[in-house]
Amino acid sequence: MPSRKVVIGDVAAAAGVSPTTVSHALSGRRAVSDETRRRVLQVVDELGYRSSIIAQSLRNQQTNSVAFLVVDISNPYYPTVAQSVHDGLADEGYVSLIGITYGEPATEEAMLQNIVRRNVDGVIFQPMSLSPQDVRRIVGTLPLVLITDHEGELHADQVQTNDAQGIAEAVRHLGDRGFTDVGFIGGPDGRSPGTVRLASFRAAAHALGLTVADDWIEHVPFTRDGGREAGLRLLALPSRPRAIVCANDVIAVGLFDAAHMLGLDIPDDVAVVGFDDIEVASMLKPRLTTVCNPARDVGAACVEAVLSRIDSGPDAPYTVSSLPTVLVPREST
Amino acid sequence: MPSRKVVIGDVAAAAGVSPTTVSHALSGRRAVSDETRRRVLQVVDELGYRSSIIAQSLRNQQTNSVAFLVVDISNPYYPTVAQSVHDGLADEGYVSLIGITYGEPATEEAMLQNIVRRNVDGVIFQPMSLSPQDVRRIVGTLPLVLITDHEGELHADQVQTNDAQGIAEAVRHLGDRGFTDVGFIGGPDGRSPGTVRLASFRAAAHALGLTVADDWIEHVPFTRDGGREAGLRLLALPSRPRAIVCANDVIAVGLFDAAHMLGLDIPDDVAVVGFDDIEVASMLKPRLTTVCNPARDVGAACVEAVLSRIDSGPDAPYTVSSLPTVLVPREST
DNA sequence: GTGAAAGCGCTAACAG
DNA sequence: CTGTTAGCGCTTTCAC
Repeated sequence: MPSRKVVIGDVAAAAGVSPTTVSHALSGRRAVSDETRRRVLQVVDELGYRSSIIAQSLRNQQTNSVAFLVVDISNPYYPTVAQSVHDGLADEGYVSLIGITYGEPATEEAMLQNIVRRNVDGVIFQPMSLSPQDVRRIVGTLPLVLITDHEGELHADQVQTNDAQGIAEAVRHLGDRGFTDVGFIGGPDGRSPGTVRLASFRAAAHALGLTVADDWIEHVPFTRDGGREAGLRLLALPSRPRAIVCANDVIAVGLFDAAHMLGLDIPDDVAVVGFDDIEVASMLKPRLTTVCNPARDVGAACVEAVLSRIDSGPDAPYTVSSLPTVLVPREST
Repeated sequence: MPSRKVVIGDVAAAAGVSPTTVSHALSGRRAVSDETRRRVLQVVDELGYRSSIIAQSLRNQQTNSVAFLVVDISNPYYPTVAQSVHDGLADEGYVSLIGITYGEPATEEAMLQNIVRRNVDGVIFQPMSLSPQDVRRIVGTLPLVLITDHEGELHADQVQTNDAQGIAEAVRHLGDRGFTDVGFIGGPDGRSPGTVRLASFRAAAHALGLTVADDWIEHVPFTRDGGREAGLRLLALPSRPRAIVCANDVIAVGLFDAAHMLGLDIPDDVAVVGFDDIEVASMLKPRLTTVCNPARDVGAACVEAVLSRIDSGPDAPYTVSSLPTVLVPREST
């Protein structure tokens, strides 16, 4: 049982060289004679020496870690993004610090402060309550990638999806299939990304001359429960929409629940369109027509953005990468 | 635009005190006069000073971080565990380092080495390829919680679920409903947790005198594709089982796909039981009868185990917490 | 109640 | 090709 943790000095002593030489034998940043390297490596192995990344971080001012702060991972969309981020970072030798904010302003701020104090090399953050300015103020010049559809002056590199495009396609698809009365179940009022999706929906419906009664628009949390409750209200209306677009797939699942409870058939009594194309979409019966939100690509874009920002430094102009969304027609319409 | 990162010395200089006093004014570990504290706090605020957790970690030999290493998060079971772990750790002021190993021995080893070098305060690890001894050898005396049903000598605190219990209940349930011919779609051969679940299935079926033909047992990956392929083979058999137990819900989804492709009705042509009770289970049509695997409780148990190990030190006896699983009967049987 | 000095473990000048 | 020295930013003795 080795008593104390073995440090670089122990290796140096045992190999009869200086700590500097041990360091260089391991990092290769300075030439070391073959004989010396061999001896050092052997001692390292015998003693089971593992260099302290903490000490290296303090010295080098970089931690090889990136924080990934996300609103929620109970929605299956996010684990996919997280996985893609994790894998992309791991490939480049970075470790992922993950934080779930639940969209709480206090939590968002506290987690950002904490990860700044941890000297992470970069941050990938999906803001819900904090504005881009707020976030930038907190993280200073740290490489920062925001997952948001925020418009206006840029305060960070941004990754977003072109939701309007997919929604427009979905509405057109409904029109093509002869649905003229359409409703929408959106996220919490005034919050991204629900707002953009609702606005796109209204615009597309208007352009096609479809009917959207005022009480055919619902605002609920992005949850199955939310979808069910909104669905029960919408489907009980004396004059109800014949097709409903949901701001995400999880809401659509709730709407399926509601239709089932009311004995209504999908798509004969009411057609349903989702958003995200999470795995579940193709498990439902009927399979859910939905707009594919490319989770893996979003993750990859975030990684690319944060890594190139780490490379380029804080002065390069901010970039925004906007990923396409596309309709996946299935049997719920 | 503040040029350089502000450090404790800057605060000390501006407040006209020593770094020692600043440190104590902030940590409260030593008495500081009210007047001094007030001045220090004000300067901290003006300068936007944030102490470096990296430097503190090096000095204090603790990082307030815990690593969570898991096989895969594309199976929806794991995000739930991860969330529970994250929340539990965050409550106690710990940050989560998450790693996805994909069950690769090399990745498992590399990630463990890396997080040891990062001086995490504890590790929660779901081993797939490495044995508990191997893991213990790698992490030394670090607090370690293993998510595994491994039997035999303990090398770490362990969290496991009583899968046998739930499976037995499921088989009994099938017997009660009059199914006498039963099959099983399990995970990869010889790997946990598939092995335990299969063994429990065999034992329970045998005890009840149910028929289990040799070719009614399939070994596939824990994926939807795996379930579909096994399902297609099983359901095409000249003499096929009337009920099939799946080693997890994702496999069951694949089996649903297969039944659908073959025009077979669930449960009239074939009954299906899953394992885990992930959210999707109740979204399928018919809703899936399954064994509830308490993901949140597993996460909470891991957090509790790792925290109390951090408290108690390496010499306290290892604990194992075994969580119950229970059948959730729905319409697929 | 406060400060000076040492040191956590490592790497990069600088010097030979 | 190798070693000595200093210092990353912090906390904690030890001393007053």
